Amino acid sequence: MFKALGDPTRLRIFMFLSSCSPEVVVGEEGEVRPVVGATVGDVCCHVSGGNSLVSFHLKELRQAGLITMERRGKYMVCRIHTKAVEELGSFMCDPCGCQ
Amino acid sequence: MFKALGDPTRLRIFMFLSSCSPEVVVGEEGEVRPVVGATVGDVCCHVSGGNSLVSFHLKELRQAGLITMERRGKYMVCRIHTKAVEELGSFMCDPCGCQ
DNA sequence: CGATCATATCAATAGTTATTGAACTATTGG
DNA sequence: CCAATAGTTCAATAACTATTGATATGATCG
Repeated sequence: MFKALGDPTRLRIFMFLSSCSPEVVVGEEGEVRPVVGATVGDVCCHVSGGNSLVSFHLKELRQAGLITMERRGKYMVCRIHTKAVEELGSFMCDPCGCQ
Repeated sequence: MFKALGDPTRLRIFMFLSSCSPEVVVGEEGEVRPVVGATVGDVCCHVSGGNSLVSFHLKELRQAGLITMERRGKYMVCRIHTKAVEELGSFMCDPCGCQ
């Protein structure tokens, strides 16, 4: 995860997606589902470089577990993987795991 | 910082130093000072590769602001830079800065 | 079906980074 | 001052990664 966020382009993408993924919504039946997200095209607009570059970086972020992607018709919707982010956050609170 | 922690060797060093830097102590006059730390040699014992490699990675961690180093006689004492770690932690709580 | 839009993959390349061993600097103790 | 110990810097190399443009796949719409 650190490696994935270590690249400036990916960090930008990650931060952009964070602003597009304001958590999840708890539905009537108590089911949890994500609200919004950004398409690959949306991400492209916030990053210099072509779609192939963005696609490459999205794959890296996905493989690191930091984001998820889901097909919605002809679009791919990208979202922050909240759980992974929380994991990272708690790691920073206890980096050596000895506490 | 992410880039610095993205390397496995550096992450090991960082985690090791975390286990050696259990916060600071508040002295009798209310002054805050660090307690322990590890020498470069100590770090070498926990990482495969020679001292030159360790020195290289320590420099990277230092330049990223993640650790501090201080001469103590003929030793260099390395410590986690707590403030930077907190910064990272709070970044993870609000990655887009929009909250 | 064929055209078009959205995204992914591929191959080539340039740039960066980690690792190694050797040479160098700094500090202490005799 | 000399020798020994602790770290750092340097040069060479190998491995990896980001970026680019071209090509391919996948989905929708007329």
